[in-house]
Amino acid sequence: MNFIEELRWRGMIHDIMPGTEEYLLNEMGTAYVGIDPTADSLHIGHLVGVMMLKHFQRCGHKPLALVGGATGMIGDPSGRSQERNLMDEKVLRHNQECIKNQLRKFLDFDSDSPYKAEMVNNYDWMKDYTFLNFIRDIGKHITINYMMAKDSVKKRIEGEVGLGLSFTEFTYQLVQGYDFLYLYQTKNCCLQMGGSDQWGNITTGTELIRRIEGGEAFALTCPLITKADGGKFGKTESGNVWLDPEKTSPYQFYQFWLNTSDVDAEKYIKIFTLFSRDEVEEMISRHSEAPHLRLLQKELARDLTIRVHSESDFNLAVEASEILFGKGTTETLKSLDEKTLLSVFEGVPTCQISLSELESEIPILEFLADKTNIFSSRGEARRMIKDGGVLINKEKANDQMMINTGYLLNKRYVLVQKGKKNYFLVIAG
RNA sequence: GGGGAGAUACCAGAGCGGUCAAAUGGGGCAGACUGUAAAUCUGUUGGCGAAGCCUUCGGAGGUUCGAAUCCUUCUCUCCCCA
Repeated sequence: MNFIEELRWRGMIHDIMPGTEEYLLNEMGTAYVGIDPTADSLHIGHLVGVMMLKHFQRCGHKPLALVGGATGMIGDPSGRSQERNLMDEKVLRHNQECIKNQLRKFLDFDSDSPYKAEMVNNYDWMKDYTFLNFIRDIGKHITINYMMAKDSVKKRIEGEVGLGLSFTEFTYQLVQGYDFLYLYQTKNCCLQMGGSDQWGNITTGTELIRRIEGGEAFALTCPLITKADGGKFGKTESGNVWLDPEKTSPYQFYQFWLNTSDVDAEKYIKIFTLFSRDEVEEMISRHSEAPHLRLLQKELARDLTIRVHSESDFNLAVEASEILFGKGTTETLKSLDEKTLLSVFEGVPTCQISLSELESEIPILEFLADKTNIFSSRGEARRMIKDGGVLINKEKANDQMMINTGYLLNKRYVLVQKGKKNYFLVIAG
């Protein structure tokens, strides 16, 4: 399989340095993608880089995942209007470990194959590199003029914001460039990939390799993932979509993908799944024949939920979705046994309420606002009830209702729905 | 250092003595339509309530029957000249 061709039809190439394709056609290549360990889990935004590595490996090349322990301490000024807070080493180490475990799900790190993936951490080679040595060995070879010409730097110097950037941030590209040089020297790594915002940083690396080693190295970037409606990709009302099931439950994860728009689904299925070109084209044409079946969204959600979590997590998510969004009625809700009910609502926000209060009835507004904080004020709850946006156990609420033990499912739970997609499980105890 | 402009709800931005809980647009949320899509349309967007009341227009004082609106002062932002 030709890696470049593969990425090309998937719409994953934004910029590519001339010669890259030839390099990969002639030999088993080695490439890396950098990941900043800013949290103890990857989120789906990181998945793009991971998928690039995955395809790379599938095409018979050797992928390196670089965890940016050192660069993470500095903070990349690219696309950032303000300097980032520095992270301390202990937190970074912890984050690196967690990320490493997540990457195992995507890349083969363990086989004996020549193209098994490796994980490296730039902290390992940067931590003992003294400032003096660094500026002498590396800084010597790159001019300030070159560094200042980068967009990320220019924007911060001349931009309307005009905040300037610290020396630390300015140095970032040099540190990242050195990573590339180091991997070139020690692992024969000739290609760095990343998001389109990384182009400038990557080319500093290829430049260093040219000047210091007289070697040739390549760059490949992938377009920024966008949403058709202009919103940021990978965000929900509750923030990032994480791979860590503790942060984003498999159900929420599944729902995120299921909810993508038609336009985006076509794009995403190419980027985030491993379906072949024929399979994807087949799915797209079937989808356009019967769009209401949402085949693309379902395939996308299924594939990712299984790969990131597991088959059984996927099944539970589907089951939960069917109960929540399907023909589910109060009757089906009532018929669920406690175990099923809890597994369906795994990952749905819960709140506690005391059973004794319920025994003496609570006005619904008080129940929704004061007791459970599902709404931040009674007025808001009242308004939404008036709009018909509040459902108790799948039945429309009115603002005179009294909530009592009669509403309890399995003698313990009340299902509150705020709008079509937001569920809350109130637990009496 | 000199001169000028400004600070209004999530954001942008009207209001410039009472009719202002504050126009309008965007965003958010909800409803209808659909396919848990997009587009569109409608409603809603300070708090507590039945009316009504309470707290908001950078901070602190003051004038007035009455202030987002006038005065004083403080803080911060922007622009122009040196």
